[in-house]
Amino acid sequence: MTYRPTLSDVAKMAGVSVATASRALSNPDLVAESTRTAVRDAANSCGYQINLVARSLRKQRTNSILVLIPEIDNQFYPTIIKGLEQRAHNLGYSMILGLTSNNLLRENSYLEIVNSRRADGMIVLDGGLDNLIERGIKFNVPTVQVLECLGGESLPTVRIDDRQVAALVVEHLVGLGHRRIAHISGSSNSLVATERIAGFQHAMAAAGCHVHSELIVNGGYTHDGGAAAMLRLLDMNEPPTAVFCANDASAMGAIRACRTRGLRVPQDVSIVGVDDIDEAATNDPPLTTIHQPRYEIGVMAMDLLAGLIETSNWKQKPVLVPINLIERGSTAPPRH
Amino acid sequence: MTYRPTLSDVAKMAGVSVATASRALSNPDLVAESTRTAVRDAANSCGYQINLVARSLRKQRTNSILVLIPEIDNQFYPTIIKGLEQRAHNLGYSMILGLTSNNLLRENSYLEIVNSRRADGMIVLDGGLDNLIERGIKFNVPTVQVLECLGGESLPTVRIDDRQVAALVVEHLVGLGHRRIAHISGSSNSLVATERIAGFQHAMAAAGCHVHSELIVNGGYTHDGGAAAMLRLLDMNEPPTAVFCANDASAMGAIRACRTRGLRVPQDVSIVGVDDIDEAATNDPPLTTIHQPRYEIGVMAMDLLAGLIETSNWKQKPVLVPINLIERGSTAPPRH
DNA sequence: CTGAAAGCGCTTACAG
DNA sequence: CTGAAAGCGCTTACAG
Repeated sequence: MTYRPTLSDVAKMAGVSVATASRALSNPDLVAESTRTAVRDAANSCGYQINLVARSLRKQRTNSILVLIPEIDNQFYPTIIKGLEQRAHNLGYSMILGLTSNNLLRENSYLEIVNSRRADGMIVLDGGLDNLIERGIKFNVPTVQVLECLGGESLPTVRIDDRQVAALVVEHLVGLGHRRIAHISGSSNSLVATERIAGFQHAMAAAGCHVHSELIVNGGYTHDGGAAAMLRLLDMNEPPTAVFCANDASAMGAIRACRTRGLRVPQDVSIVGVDDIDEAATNDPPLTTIHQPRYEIGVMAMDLLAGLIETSNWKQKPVLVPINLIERGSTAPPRH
Repeated sequence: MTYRPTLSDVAKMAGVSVATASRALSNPDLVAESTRTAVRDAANSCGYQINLVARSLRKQRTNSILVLIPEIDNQFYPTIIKGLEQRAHNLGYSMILGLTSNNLLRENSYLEIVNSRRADGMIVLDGGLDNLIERGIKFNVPTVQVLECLGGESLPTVRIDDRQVAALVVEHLVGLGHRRIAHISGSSNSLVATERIAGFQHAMAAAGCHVHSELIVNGGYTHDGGAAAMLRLLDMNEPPTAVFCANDASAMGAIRACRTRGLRVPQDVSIVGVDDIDEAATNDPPLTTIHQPRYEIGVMAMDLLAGLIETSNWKQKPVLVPINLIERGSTAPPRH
């Protein structure tokens, strides 16, 4: 470990005070050109690197932000993280990434980090964190919630309109001629899931289609859950001709289940997903789905948080990210 | 923004000095039981939270580490990140995540972070960073390189034996009866790719199989690159009966290419990948591949770095993570 | 344009 | 077991 020169060393070398050395390096306009170059030369010659921890203590700013997500080893979150990271980097922030696994202990210990001022704010994608959001408010750390928004309107929010998700899907399927449409929903403790259920019921009613309650089955957002839910739907006396799945993973599971029963997608059953993960396009058949612009969601969330940190106020309305339905090969008109 | 109590406030409330308050909270054994409880009560009653930035400045330790990866929105890195994060969290470190996109500007600006002592060390999964590794050494920041290791033996390393990868694959295919085996390699500027090529040639020679140079084609680690490479192989006068692909993505591309030529996998051509990403198991056909324990790689890298930060020395040998071949449905004996 | 001084909020030898 | 003091390495009013 070699000796690390400090600002005071640089100042001595350049023959100025530390105050002037600081200004020359961090606020060049404030000093004369000659001192500016003298200080810079001194800094370069000794390999000076600012100590950001010291600056942070003095300025009461860490320039880092905490991002809390439930899991990373799936197809959904990484692209959001990419958007978050790239925007953070462009804005001069570092991103501390915390994986919670929806685990209370982890959530709490990450909350302590942010409460201990190691980060200037946080972005929460982990909807399971009622308690966390509550505490986040309590300590007044700038916080943005994304997609799964249990904090409701009380917190700055970036999300999509989950009722519109359902509306777009129903519109597409009804447009193809389907009337008997089922919904494989997400986990019941998820706000997003209940919104999509409500949106589904509303859109079906608006289209004049009746929704038997047994046509809504929980698929838990997973491949296997979707497959199991699909089998239950196929076991009904009058199975649906089309299924709106709450995400792509459960939609792919549903397709697999259809195959095991000898049914073809889309000829015998139409299947729609939500998310538009990469696999949706390469799936066999390619999946008709709702596209969520995940990268942009990350970018917008980071922008919102950065603004919040600077100004500490926000226009009390959620940022709604636009979505659209992508028609691929898993939907078709019903058989006669 | 409400007022945040400091240690000095707590000390006043408890009627002790800040020194004693600090000890009571951070080093309880050093104070009398009565003062310990008095200080703790005071801290609780005013909602004291330590300022970690101040502690960091004093202790010259940030308890955070920088992780540099080239990309995150694929199937490979997220599970490694999960291993890194969970181990870091258990060891009391925060993980700053930097995505470089193999972009020199980004790499350099992240290097500045670590050089500015915002992190105690770094883990580099981005093999493109000759210059970065060089500078990392120069400033003597504890650094661990993972998988794509351009720093060679000069830096602490966690990786797999890429020659063994090739050996396992060749052994499997030769065992099935294949003699004319091709290799769809990775990007030519990747050390991992050249090691796998060398390992392939060596293993083939050891098995008494001749390798025409045109049987080694660059697939760039991508789905499309793998498909294009496969088409070139199939256009040969005497196409291979089996192909060792440098990763799963290019293997899946190769399978797709076979289909477009009306060839079945594994009946007409055997295909082997490397990585064992999630999709490998659900692919059609399920992919025979080399399993890399990505989660464990992350854990081991973080352990190595933490040890390095504590003791600043390491046993000069790379940590080689064990691998194994998983036989699935994309390989079979050659046709007669 | 520049410097002396205070201070960000902790921890840790050093004395007692 | 406890306190006074120094100090980690910066930045920023305040004077001049």
